[in-house]
Amino acid sequence: MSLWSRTRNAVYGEITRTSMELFLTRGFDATTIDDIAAAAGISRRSFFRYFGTKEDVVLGDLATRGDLIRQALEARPDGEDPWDALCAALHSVKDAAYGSDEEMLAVFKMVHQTPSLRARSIEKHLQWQAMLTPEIRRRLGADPSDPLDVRAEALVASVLTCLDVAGEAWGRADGKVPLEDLFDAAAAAVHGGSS
Amino acid sequence: MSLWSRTRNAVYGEITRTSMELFLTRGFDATTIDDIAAAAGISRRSFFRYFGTKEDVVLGDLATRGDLIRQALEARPDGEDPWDALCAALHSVKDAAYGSDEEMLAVFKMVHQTPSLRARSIEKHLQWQAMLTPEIRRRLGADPSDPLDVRAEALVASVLTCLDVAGEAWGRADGKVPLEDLFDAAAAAVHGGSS
DNA sequence: TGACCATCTGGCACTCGGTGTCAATGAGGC
DNA sequence: GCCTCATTGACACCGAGTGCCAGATGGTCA
Repeated sequence: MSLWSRTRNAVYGEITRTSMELFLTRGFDATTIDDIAAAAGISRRSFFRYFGTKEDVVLGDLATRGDLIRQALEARPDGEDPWDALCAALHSVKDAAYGSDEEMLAVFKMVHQTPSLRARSIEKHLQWQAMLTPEIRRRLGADPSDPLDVRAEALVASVLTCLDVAGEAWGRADGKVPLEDLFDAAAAAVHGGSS
Repeated sequence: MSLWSRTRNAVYGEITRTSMELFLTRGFDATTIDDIAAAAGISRRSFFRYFGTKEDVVLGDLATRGDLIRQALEARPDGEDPWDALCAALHSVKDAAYGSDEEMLAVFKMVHQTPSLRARSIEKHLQWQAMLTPEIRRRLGADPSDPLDVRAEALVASVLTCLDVAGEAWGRADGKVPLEDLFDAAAAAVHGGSS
């Protein structure tokens, strides 16, 4: 690994750490890009060379996690009910990207309380949806070129919606109940006959 | 009705008409507020006195429609299955806010293709979710102060997600299939044992 | 009719997020 | 040492959105 890559990774981490600290103390909207740049010791312009938007600092690695979920889904047994397979795939991808539970909780609260972050978060879920739908279509035996077969999209989108609802409730409850339990309860309420 | 209200309504309609025409021809992102203001014969500043954001011109009346859906939901029989009641409430609120089907289709496509519009649209759905959840909680007999009971939120959010999926498919299919049919198919795929 | 108040309006300056450009700097390979 | 290329900071620019203020206009009361 060249020096360029190393310094780039270091700066990347420095921006992330500095930004999150500012976000969690001052609040997301109250923190400007200039604040971050000054605190991280870089120029305003360079910030945008590492992150496309301010929201990407918080939600940047969500795209990566979507790929993990897709892999987990494809690893599920072929005959399994698609809904159950989706739930299992989500279960198997624990959030290992956070330093501590308190930090993860604080981030969750911030995302769900900040409109722009909430919107971006849902956009990321739409990306996940696009990543997971083909596999569900295959399992359903749906014609890949039929734009009118909405079953796969509906299943994937609803499971992700359950995850979103569970995440919001988890934040409201200050993490006192495991996120997985909330997700299971949400999924069971929507899709009656499964775990 | 005073002259103030009448002129205000007139200006409101003029901005809406002019904006939509520009959006549908040039595209949403390619149309600036200055373009709209110039075409509508008002000042840039006045535009923001009628609409909080550019997206509100397209999605402004969605909040109103959410209230209609809530009323339709509350009018459903008390013993009805919550999921079916939600679906029926959505069915009963047809989109009467569009001049023609082609225009409605064009607006749908624009919303689903423009990230900022898509995000705002989802935010509006979150508002609907907040409006509809209390009634579903009541029907489920859930404790209103229990933040851990996610069943109602999950049901409402999933139904709205099905509507979103159906809307997207409807746009992809150029409106060749009734939106209601797509919604029913999506809802049936998610919530197995109902129409 | 004239005075008075509320409302609406346009114009200006400003903040903030995000982008294009360009010259300077420093690492990597020859 | 030299050439190339990625990275950087600085500057200018754009568009969305807000705060402020002076002026115009409608509504109301005397």
